[in-house]
Amino acid sequence: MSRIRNKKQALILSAACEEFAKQGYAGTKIADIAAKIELPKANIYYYFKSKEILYRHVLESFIQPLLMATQPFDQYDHPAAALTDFIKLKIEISKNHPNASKVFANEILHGAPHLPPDIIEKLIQQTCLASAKLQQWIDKELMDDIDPLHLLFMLWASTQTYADFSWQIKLHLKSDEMQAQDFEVATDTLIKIVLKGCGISTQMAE
Amino acid sequence: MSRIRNKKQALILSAACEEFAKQGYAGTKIADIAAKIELPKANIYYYFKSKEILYRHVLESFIQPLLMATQPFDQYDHPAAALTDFIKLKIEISKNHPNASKVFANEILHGAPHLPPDIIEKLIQQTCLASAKLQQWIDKELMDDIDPLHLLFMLWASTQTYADFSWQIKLHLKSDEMQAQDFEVATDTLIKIVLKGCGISTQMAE
DNA sequence: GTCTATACTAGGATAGAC
DNA sequence: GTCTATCCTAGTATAGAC
Repeated sequence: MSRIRNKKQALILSAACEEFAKQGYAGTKIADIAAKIELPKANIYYYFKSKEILYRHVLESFIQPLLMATQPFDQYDHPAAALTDFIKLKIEISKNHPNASKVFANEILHGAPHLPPDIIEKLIQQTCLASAKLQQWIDKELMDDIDPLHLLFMLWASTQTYADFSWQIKLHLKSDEMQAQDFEVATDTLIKIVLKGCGISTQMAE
Repeated sequence: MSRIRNKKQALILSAACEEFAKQGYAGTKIADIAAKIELPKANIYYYFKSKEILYRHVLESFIQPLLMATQPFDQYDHPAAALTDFIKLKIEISKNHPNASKVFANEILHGAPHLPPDIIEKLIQQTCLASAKLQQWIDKELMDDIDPLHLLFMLWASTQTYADFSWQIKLHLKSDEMQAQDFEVATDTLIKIVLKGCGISTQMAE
């Protein structure tokens, strides 16, 4: 297991991620990936047995960041801190992993045909924990009586949209690339609406 | 232009919409569409000159509902009524046109490679009108000073998610199909968060 | 350990039979 | 106006040369 092997695998994975994000699974050709990093097509098959396996690697590389994002729900005992950090983290992910996010979105959009069952299980668990925590806060009257799952759906959608539908975002912001400032405004706007909208006091001690 | 022709075209379009939604553009084979409606493969080519043209028809069939959804911004002079109706309309679209919505989402996800320029132009115009109206309401202090574009991004994302990422929604709601009641809860939750979150009074006359 | 040549199949599209 | 047979390109994958 040479260092060259690891390096080339990483290179292929990175190119594959970009291509799968741009074209989708079916739309991506191994030749496209090979061309992008100036490698012979057959070389890809030398490092990854099949297109399917290469795709799975790309897909799974996004799971860790995704699961990490729910940490604030464990970490904090107040919805203000938890939701603020969760939104920040999720928009950071959209900013830093736009391609992996698109690959994942594409996967979900088509009914998750390539997503391994153990990952699905983990996602369900994380969601249960987060929604249970929200329900606790509702019971303690730290926030309004909002359906926790639908709140989560809203948060996922509004944060991921900055990666997944960036074409549309850029179109309306009239810029070729989203700037750091755009992400800041997105984050601040969302935090503001969500906290106030859920009746969450930003004073930690009441 | 026989009635039979129109009927068959409609049948093909409907099957194509489902397939394109499920598999994406590249992932859909003409044979799949043909098989679904028990028509010989070549027959599809008799009614639609190419896969590309068939896809464009599916895509464009969704533009009208999409543009209609912004009507509340023209129709009402108060953000409470406009945003309430807008959210209702958008979630209705997710409920009634889940497949077309997915096809459109897929298109945007991949940078809109098949979306005709005149449609892009129309979408920009609608967005400008809606965000201008929001800005007016902000200036009149009918709502908080929220960035209008980012508010729109949030609204699009959180309403479309019920069509585009329905796999995920169903997974967490633990049901095979979303029920009418789920859409109602989604609508009510979102309206509640957005109106309160934007500081919009639900009393029309203040 | 890396690249070339090539096998094999799928799928878009068409020509022409009926 | 509808279906069959077929062409042809493109794309996954492999066997084997170097």
